[in-house]
Amino acid sequence: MAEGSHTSTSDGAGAEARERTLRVQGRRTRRRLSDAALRVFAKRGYHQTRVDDIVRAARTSHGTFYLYFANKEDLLRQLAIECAGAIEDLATRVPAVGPDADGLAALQEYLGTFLATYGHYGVVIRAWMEQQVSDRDVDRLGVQAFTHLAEAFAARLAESGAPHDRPTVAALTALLERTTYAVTSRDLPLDADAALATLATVVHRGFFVPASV
Amino acid sequence: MAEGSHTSTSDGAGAEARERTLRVQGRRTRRRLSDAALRVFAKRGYHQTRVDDIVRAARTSHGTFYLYFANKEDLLRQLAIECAGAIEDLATRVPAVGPDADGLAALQEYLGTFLATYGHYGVVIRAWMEQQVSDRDVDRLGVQAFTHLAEAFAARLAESGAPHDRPTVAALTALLERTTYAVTSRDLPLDADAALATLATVVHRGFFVPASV
Amino acid sequence: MAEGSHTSTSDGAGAEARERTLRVQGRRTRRRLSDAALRVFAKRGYHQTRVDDIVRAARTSHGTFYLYFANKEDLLRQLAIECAGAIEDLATRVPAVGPDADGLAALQEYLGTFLATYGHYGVVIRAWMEQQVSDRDVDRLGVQAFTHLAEAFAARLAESGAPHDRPTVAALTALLERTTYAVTSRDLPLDADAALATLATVVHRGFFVPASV
Amino acid sequence: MAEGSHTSTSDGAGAEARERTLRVQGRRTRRRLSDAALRVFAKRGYHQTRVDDIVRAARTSHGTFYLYFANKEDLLRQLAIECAGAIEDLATRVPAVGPDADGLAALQEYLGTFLATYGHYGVVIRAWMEQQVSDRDVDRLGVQAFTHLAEAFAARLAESGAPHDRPTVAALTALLERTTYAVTSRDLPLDADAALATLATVVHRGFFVPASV
DNA sequence: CATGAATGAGTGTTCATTCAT
DNA sequence: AATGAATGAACACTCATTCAT
Repeated sequence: MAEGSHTSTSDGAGAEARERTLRVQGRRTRRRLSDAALRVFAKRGYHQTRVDDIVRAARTSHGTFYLYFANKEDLLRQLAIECAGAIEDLATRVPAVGPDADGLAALQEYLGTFLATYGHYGVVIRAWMEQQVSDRDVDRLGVQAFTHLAEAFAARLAESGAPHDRPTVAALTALLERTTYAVTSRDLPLDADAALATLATVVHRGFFVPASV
Repeated sequence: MAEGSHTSTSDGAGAEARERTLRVQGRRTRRRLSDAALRVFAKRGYHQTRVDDIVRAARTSHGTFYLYFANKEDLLRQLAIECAGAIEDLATRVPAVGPDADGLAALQEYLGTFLATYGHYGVVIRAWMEQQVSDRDVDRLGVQAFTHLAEAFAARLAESGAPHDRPTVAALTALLERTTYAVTSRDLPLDADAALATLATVVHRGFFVPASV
Repeated sequence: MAEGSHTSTSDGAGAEARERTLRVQGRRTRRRLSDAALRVFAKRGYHQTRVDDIVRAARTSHGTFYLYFANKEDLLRQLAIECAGAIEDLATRVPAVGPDADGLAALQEYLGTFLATYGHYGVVIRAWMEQQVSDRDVDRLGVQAFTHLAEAFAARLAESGAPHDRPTVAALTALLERTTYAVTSRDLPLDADAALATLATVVHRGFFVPASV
Repeated sequence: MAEGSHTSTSDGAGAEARERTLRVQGRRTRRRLSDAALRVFAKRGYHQTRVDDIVRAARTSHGTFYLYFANKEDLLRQLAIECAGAIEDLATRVPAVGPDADGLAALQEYLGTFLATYGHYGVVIRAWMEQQVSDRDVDRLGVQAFTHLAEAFAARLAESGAPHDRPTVAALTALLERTTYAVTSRDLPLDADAALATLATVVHRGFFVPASV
């Protein structure tokens, strides 16, 4: 608060902002802000982003921002919750991947969604990894989501008769994450489609249908 | 935040601060500052770190800081140069990795150094990836170093008769990076030694001596 | 902090600002700020006063203010401590008041200091009464000081053979407080000297030498 | 704080809001707002109180508030007018206070109403003293009311054959005010009834029936 | 009459950087 | 070479007030 406070712990005004039940217009405005934030975060990075940047991108005012979010961190928290949902969704959709061309196609399509989602929520995910989201509960949500995703991969790998031990799955997810990062965060959009095709092939051959030596 | 104010790009006072030839005491003070910075960066992250934090950790004063560095970014730049050297060093040391226990041991020892180095310079590397180091030349140094490292891995993989195409090397380095990150940046010190042993085994089996299906 | 906090609870930076040991220049600057604050508070009232007002009155900068005080409330707290000291001082100086002209003179002189002190710290005292000073310990200091003052009055009244029960003392201090308030806070400086003389006479006759009916 | 922005002095929309003739529901809503304001003011103090606090306490909306009051200050002004009326009322009811038990009883009953009224309008009265009510006319109302009250006391003291010079009356009213303040504003509800009895006794003995020495 | 979303000027606070000693 | 006091631009956040519904 101006008058000697500007408090920003995760409660207080935060709760107030979160708990108010919104009508149509309110929900629309909040969406506009979230979306704008995601865009600006992606461009400038979370820490470099000013509330003013978000507000301008959303074509609204400072005051309006604080009508929906207690502060920048609260916004990140809300985005994180959204993101967790998206990841959980990804986890339920990992397709069965056969050793043939159909398997590759299925994989490629899935990885398309995967890349898109990861690209969309990239900053949030990184913020999570860098522990910027200080809310314990939300943190747990993230851990859960990523665990489920790993489990889903493991299950599909098992179905394919491929190695699916922890380290292998770790290597797979590491690869996916790093690729997404390379494709999305760098300005160099090194032909996302080509990258996708390559990635799909690599994962197909390297993880689902390991070539006999 | 004041982060953007008083910006002074790599020229001006920066040059002055860097080019001054230092005596023994001067060099010692600068080292103290660099070391402190690395420690604090690791704990808080680059952006969250205040010059004040560094100065306090180094038990010196604000004024002194600006005697050795043109500004916070200049410090990061100097650390990046150091880091590039360390990575280049790592690149020259990738050992030959045989399929037997000796190979595993050699690999494990190397990965130990690798983890240590990556752990030490973790923040700098991430800052690099997030394009915080705006100096073109220094950026190039980084790209070079990482390229050399990848080439060294590729060469050793080739020697072992293992797959060493770009994607495989990409997967390998992705795995190494992610593991280091997990081991060092998270507070969970999940027994670095055990992690090291596991990692070595995984890499040995998964990349250097792929099991025949 | 700018970066998403603006925390202002009574600890944290507050402690930092308070505990730093100051040199001559530092102490001088802090004094300049305290004095300026007291002046501006008196003119505008605590809540209406902006940090900017204080800073301008002290001919220094915003940043400097926060070098010495964690925030506006911390400043009030420090002034409160000072004020408590002044009141304690007043308590030790309540003179013996004889029934004659000398007694009146002694009383008048004392009330002069009393009015001056109360005038000086008026805002702080009122802030105390309105519970703006949220620090428990400092609050206690105030209660103590005022208690001591009341006890000192009671003792002198007793010496004079005048009634000195709690309510009488309460009436006496109430009268003093209200008068000070009237004399100092209102812009109407209804001739402070005359007011002082009247007050002294009233208190002398009404409390120390009650006329026989 | 935004406290000074959008100021609109007693004219303009203010007049509009005040002059509109209200129906039953309108009057009820306005009362709800006034009452809520008084309650919240008492708890937080005038300056700390946000329009939002009042509105929430009155279970209505921001928009509605500005339907009845031009702004926060206008609300205070309306309360002040109400309060002036109450004080005038108190002035007409100061009872004759005889030297016996009946006198004491009459006094005590009156002081009960007095305390209640002062407790109810405490914040308004203090706001008056601190010159927060900037409307000249309303200010005059206050001065008048308090003058009448003092005159009424003086008259009753005269009737009782007790001293009733200005300073004595000043001491009496000071005592009453301070006591009210102590009883009402402090959280310490030191048994209002007991306090009342004590106060009545003190005033009776000390002002109406001064003990012969 | 009533509502709650929107606004933005105003204010508190931070922190990179400079400078006198 | 070192210090720590000073600076002020940049930001986060608030809240009185307006307005479309």
